[in-house]
Amino acid sequence: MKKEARLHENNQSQKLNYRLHTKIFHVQDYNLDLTLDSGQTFRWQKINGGWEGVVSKKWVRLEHHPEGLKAAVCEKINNWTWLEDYLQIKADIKKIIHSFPEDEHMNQAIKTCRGLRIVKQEPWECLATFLMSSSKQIVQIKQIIHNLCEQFGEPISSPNPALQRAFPEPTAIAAASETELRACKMGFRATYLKNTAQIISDSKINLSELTRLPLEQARNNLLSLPGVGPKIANCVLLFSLGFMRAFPVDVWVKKVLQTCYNKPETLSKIEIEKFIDGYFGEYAGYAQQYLFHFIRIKNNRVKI
DNA sequence: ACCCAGGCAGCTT
DNA sequence: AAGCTGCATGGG
Repeated sequence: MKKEARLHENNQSQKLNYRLHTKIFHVQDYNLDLTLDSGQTFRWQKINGGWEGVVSKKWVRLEHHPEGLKAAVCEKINNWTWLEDYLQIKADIKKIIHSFPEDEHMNQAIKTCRGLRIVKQEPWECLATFLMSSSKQIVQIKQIIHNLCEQFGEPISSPNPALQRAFPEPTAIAAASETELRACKMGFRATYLKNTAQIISDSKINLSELTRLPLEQARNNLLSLPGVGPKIANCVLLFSLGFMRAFPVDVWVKKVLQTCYNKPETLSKIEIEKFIDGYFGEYAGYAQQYLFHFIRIKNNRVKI
């Protein structure tokens, strides 16, 4: 398309008065603040008491509602499964929390984080995002992801000027030069992102198909990607592929394991894994997210 | 000025 | 199997 026509189109869309289409999801124990700002996703923005983000290439606004959640998008939707699935509306949160071990730290985390859910992200976005996360603070990850979307994402219709683009496709990232990627402030992570994007766009690994594999096999597939180690692999397994036992251990969770569960640094990785698997149960990764967010609140890294 | 951040890879011990 | 280091960049 000619550049001018495109510019014209963008200017038009900025001025358009979007007609919103809404949907009520009937759900209890769902806290948007805790869920969308707990370090599992990095694009949601709190605006006028609601949260705005992009799911399945669609701008979405979420608000609390007496009966649950109210969602608004700016195109007509007949089937809302994509969003219901993303938000994990049908997840049985009572059952999940009931599966957590009973100890004082877990109990405090449950009390503090009531309504915190793990959403089901799109696998490529989740993988690319956590490739950016290594040795970065959450505010910075958000900034990098924003830059990346602005640079390489396809335009979408959206009333939010800061959410005008979808998350970039693997092909778009693979086609970018390392210099262009570094311009998004991702530093040395650029090579990892580019090379992983190449592998994904070559269909050498199909991320959605990993869902059907046993946990260990799915994890090994992820570990074969450049820049993906145990922590990032577990994040992708937990936050996008539905493996609720996957237990990401970052510096914060390490702190929890040491100070709350008396697991000294000297303990071998295998011993730690054995403890985690035996202690936290079927939804270990979910429990991890509660502990992660809880300790960060306690350390004043997150306001409540 | 200094240390650290939702780590990983490659090398050394 | 564990320990050390470089890697970019920005917050506190």
